[in-house]
Amino acid sequence: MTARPLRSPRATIVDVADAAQVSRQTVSNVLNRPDKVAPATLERVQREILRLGFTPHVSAQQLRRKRASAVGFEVNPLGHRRMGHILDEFLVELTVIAPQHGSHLVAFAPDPDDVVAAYRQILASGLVDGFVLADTRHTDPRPGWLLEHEIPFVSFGRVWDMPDLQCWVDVDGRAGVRAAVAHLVEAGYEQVGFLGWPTGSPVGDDRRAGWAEGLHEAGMTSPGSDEESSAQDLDEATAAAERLLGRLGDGAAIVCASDLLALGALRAVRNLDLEPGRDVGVVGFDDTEVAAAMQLSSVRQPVAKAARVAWDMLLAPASRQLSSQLLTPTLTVRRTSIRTP
Amino acid sequence: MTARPLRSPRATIVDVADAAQVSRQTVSNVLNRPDKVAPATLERVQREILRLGFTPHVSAQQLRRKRASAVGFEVNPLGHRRMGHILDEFLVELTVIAPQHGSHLVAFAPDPDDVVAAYRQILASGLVDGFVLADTRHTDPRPGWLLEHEIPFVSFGRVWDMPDLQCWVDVDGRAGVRAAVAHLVEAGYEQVGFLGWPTGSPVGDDRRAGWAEGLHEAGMTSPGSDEESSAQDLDEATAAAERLLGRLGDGAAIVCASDLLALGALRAVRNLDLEPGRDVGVVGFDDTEVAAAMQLSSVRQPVAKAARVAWDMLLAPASRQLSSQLLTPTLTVRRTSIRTP
DNA sequence: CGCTCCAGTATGAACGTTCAAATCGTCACC
DNA sequence: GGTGACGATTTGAACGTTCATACTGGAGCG
Repeated sequence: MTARPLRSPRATIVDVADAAQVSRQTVSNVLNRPDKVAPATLERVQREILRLGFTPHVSAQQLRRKRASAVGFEVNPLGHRRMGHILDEFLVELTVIAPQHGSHLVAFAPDPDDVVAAYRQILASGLVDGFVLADTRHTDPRPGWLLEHEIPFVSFGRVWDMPDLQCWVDVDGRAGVRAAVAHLVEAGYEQVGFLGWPTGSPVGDDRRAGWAEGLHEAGMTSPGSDEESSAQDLDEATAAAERLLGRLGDGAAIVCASDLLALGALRAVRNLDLEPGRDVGVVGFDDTEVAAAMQLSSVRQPVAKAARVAWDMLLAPASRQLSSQLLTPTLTVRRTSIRTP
Repeated sequence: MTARPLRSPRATIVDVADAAQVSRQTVSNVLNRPDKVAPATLERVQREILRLGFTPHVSAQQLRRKRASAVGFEVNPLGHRRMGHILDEFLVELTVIAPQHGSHLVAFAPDPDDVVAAYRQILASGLVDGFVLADTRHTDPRPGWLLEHEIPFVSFGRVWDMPDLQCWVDVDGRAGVRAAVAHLVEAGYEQVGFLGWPTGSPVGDDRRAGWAEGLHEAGMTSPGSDEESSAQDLDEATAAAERLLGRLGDGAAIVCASDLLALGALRAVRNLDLEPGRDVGVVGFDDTEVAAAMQLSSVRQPVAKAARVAWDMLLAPASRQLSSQLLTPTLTVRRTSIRTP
């Protein structure tokens, strides 16, 4: 016997109940509290569920349970530019893991003029019962609003405005850069410079701090002239890297706050007729496709892990709330940080 | 008076009805068939809706209407690698437009071993009533299954196995490459070679055909030695481009089937101590962030437009089904295709 | 006047599920 | 042999909405 076509009216819990000669509630129990059902009954009902291809109707469950078992995730066309691929990857990982928690992900795109309104709307409509935030900015209105209304949420990325908030996961960029420095020293480069963004951005300053710490741990001191900064722009980055290279000696390496900056560094290296890796070490940050394409060593954020942690925090009962977590990124080593030719 | 906190029990349609001294159904009509409601009543009810901050409960609507007003969109960790940023952008654009159609987007990630099962599951659960497919491959099981079960869907990307299927939107890569050739000729390059993927992939062959057509339209003939192919790998692409450049004369340009291949071409150009743009024209495909970073001219897919068309096709009644559409991409001109220094 | 017709509004039922409480039989215990 | 207690199962109600239908009062008309 073939499975019933999906066009025909879906099998409901009552159909299963009739077929298995039990009541609705028993079928419901088979699915939700199997321990409460006698083994023989359990087996019989499960067989009918399989035979009829029954799948519970989520809307009905949401309505009755007063809970959507879904979280909202904001996407917006600008996120791409700012965060590169990371957010998309994060969305995918959230989605992959969602079913393990009996949940699913609803994507939504707010009106830029009133971001909070979109959150209120989608929550009030009962489509979701919490949110995963990403790309939190300074003076971001969202965390405050969500807290005020006691709406469950987790942020991917520190909530910089609220230092003691315990509901974020982030990647320890500082540790990542520190590891990059250690790696470069280990690889034999004699100096390690830093190409970052202008001071003022929390993320950028964090990464810069990682570089300083890395130097310190390696027993190196910074002469102060081994650092440059540039906006997230290739030409500017190239120029900054050229200035930096002019001040660094032979056998130096550059750690960069982003892959784009690193790309500028690579250009600068080539402009001096040097070979990345062999002559000058370069490490980027984020391990974007650019990095893969250019054989650029880069610090990789553990996005899948971040997604897992986000779910765990979101589902942790308010009673024993988990504390925020800083995940350690890993270094993907490619040619640009290998000194032997 | 401040808005009632969201924690307190949501306002339901009955609350509004009581407040406005009408019945449930009238409130429902105000929202769904305002023309059927007396002006005075309409105004009064709308005021109460606003005052109470009432938002219909989507699950209840879905349950009663027997329709989810939502579409599923498959994401998976591999899509990134294969399609670059395009799919993520497409997802965002779909999400942005969804509310205009009273819909929303549900993301889901199938088990790679049984992709169709995920589609069946999410449909049977009533979470969605249709799908937007992307990244359709040869011998893709999804379109056949969806058709067989008469499940509404639209594909972003031709369904190559089913030539006369009328439910896809795609980008006319051929036209894009043709335009790139025309642009390069216009810019003064005297020969235009092609760096593509090995024959056999429908997308790649389509782009190659666009190149041939472009040459033809420009009144140029292909000597047969002005074409090379490489897998989607930087080193291989670089080598292929070097071979190609060796055969092309001065003042030549290369059109590439992807930005990665173009990146290889750029490297090859620089390896010959030539300057991209000034000495050799290079155009890529997809206008990825790599292209932007490298100042690489590239063919850009009209992703937002594709998303709009996808929605229109999905919502078109089966009676007057829309025919599949090929959208024309645009060329983003950057330095690598400008001949004057 | 009595009839239909209609716009506007109201009522009962239904969508598919789970919660809360009730029922039923069995078994242990004093 | 009555009394709980407990495990397994069933029953009624409810979640918030919309469909189908019924009602209401006034206008139009012969």
